[in-house]
Amino acid sequence: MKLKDLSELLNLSQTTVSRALNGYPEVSEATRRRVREAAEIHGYHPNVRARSLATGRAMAIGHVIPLSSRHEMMNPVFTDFTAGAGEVYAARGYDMLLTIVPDNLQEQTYRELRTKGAIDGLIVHSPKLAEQRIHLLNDIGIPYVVHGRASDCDEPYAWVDMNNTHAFRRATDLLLDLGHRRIALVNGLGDMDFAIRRQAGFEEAFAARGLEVDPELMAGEEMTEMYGYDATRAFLVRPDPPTAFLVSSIITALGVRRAIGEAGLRLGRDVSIVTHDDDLSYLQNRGDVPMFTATRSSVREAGRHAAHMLIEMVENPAAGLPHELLEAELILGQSTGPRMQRAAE
Amino acid sequence: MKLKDLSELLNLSQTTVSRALNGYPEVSEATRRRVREAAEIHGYHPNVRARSLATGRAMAIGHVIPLSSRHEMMNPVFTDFTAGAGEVYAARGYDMLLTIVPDNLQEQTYRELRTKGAIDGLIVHSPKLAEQRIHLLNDIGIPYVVHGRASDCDEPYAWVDMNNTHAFRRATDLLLDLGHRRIALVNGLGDMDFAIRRQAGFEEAFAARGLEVDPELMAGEEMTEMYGYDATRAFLVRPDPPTAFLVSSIITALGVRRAIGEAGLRLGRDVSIVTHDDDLSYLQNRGDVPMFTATRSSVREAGRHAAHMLIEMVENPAAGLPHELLEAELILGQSTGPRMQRAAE
DNA sequence: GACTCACCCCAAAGCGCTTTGGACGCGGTC
DNA sequence: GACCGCGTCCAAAGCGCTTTGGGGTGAGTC
Repeated sequence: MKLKDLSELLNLSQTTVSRALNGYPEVSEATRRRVREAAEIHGYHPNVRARSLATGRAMAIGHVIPLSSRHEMMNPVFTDFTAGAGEVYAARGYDMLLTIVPDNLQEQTYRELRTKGAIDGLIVHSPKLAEQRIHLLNDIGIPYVVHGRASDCDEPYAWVDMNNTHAFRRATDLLLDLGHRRIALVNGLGDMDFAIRRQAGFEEAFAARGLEVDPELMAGEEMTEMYGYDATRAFLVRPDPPTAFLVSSIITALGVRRAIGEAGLRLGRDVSIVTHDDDLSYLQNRGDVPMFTATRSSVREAGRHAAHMLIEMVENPAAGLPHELLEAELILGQSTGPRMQRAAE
Repeated sequence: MKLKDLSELLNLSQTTVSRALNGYPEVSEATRRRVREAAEIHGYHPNVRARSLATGRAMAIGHVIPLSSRHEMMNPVFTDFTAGAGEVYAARGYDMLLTIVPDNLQEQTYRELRTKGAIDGLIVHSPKLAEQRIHLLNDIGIPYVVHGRASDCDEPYAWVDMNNTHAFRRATDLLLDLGHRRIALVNGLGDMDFAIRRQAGFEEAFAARGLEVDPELMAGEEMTEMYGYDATRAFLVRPDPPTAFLVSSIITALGVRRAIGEAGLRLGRDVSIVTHDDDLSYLQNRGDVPMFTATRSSVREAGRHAAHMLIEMVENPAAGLPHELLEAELILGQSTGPRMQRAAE
């Protein structure tokens, strides 16, 4: 069933049918109703390719997932973010185009996406410190929203980010208030922008009390469970082991907890953990007293925000570049307690 | 830069340029080279919408993610599956269209996807026991591959699945061999096809030894960490608690482990766990001796298989409906050991 | 009754590509 | 020398939609 068939069926021109369905005022309400009903009955949906060829709009948003050959990891955070964004796209009539790209083909992929005309805008995931993609995309000239920020980039761009520095400042303050001084930072990969900001918040809290962080107690890696486990084991065998852990992902925190348990230490008594919690649907840190004390910020909600922003930019290109900084809640759970004096002390 | 521009630049017709780029034999090698070079230099890429309007092929594959309003969960398994499929799509020049759909709009969405002409084929996720989508899609007449199977469906369809029954039969046998008799099954949602097959494997192993399963020791829910924790706590306070747990997801297994730890039981000594392991990149169960004894089957690999299959079906519709049954490996880890005699016994 | 003005509707162009159905020139065959 | 076949190339139609620029009809105005 195509437009032509439907118009012939109704004894109307294609113009009128098209206008009726798209809500143009040049058509009487009676006709519009008649057309709408017929379209409904015959299950007519305009061919999106023909439509977007005619309008110049793709009605699709691209998500480009960088897949580093070193890691080959599909970020779970991305999953929830996408789900949030997907809801918004669906509600506003956009499709979501997912592209998984090896690191080395990034530039080519972005340029192609543009010239191929497959999308109206895109989301940039996992920005690094100095993010070349921003420059590239400004050059290409396509609307985009960055999930996160790029500290070392002075070009303008739209973004949605969580206040990483502040969240980790507060989390560190909590641990310091509890008397902890040897705090390990189990962070994400060192070149990721969020990891840098979190470390900054961590250091800020120490500095504000005239304390110094021990660089030996900071680790940065892809945030897997295994990494949390391995890093924690390494920390615990040190001569002066940490009494608290500040962790960048709840998945990694599970690994930290495992290593702590295996070492015979009791969580929340002998050792404390504060973790960041993206509120992933399959790893909810909830309950009367949540498992982990955490800085919580729903990444799914961030996805919704980013999608709204981007669609707004696409439909109204004249407006400026929006930003949005989301704050994390500090949730008190079972994994923290005052620093215990060691038997040896 | 569009075809017309490029052809004028080269003093050739659009026909010739198009043919040169698409490898048709009617054009001389010299011209083809000239065209290819010019296209490269000027970064020409054909507009995909125009092309697919002309060819009738969308060059895109759809993934429809059902989002039940009850749960609002974005399956982590899906993430890795998608990554695997995405690799293949990219390599074969297809785009991936992701649609997140509330349960109640499924049918409408599938039909629209078809008539809108946005995709050439699609992947069906998370089939249930009696899967109406198969009937629907056969009716619509669009190529698709199911990730999993639908036991109660006698219509033909293409699928990629893991041998759930066999994997859980083997896992159960292992636990029975170790002397366990009170084994809890911490399964996925009861109406999911994979959960039914896993339970069948579980029961088969018991039946083969003339033993009976205790229906009180079987749970079925969305496979979150929290669920594993809650279910296990409930099992452990029973008068005759299980000595082993067979779990359907490594995420849930983490919750099971947590509850066991909190109860003061030692994993692999007092209590055993065998879990299914989809080999998720962020939750790898590896190392010299993996954390969990597990039935492992890479869901990412399944994604690759499904994508290949589907593209084959799209490009060669005459061929039959392919199937593929992947076997899981049984990995021996730290979480299993022989059944301990209780002090009370 | 002629004129204006809404109001509804239509024919046709155009979006950027592929593909059909030739056209043209050149060497080889009888 | 007429004919054929082959290798190269081209003009134009068509994919299904939106949108421009009218065109007809009837009510309202003087």
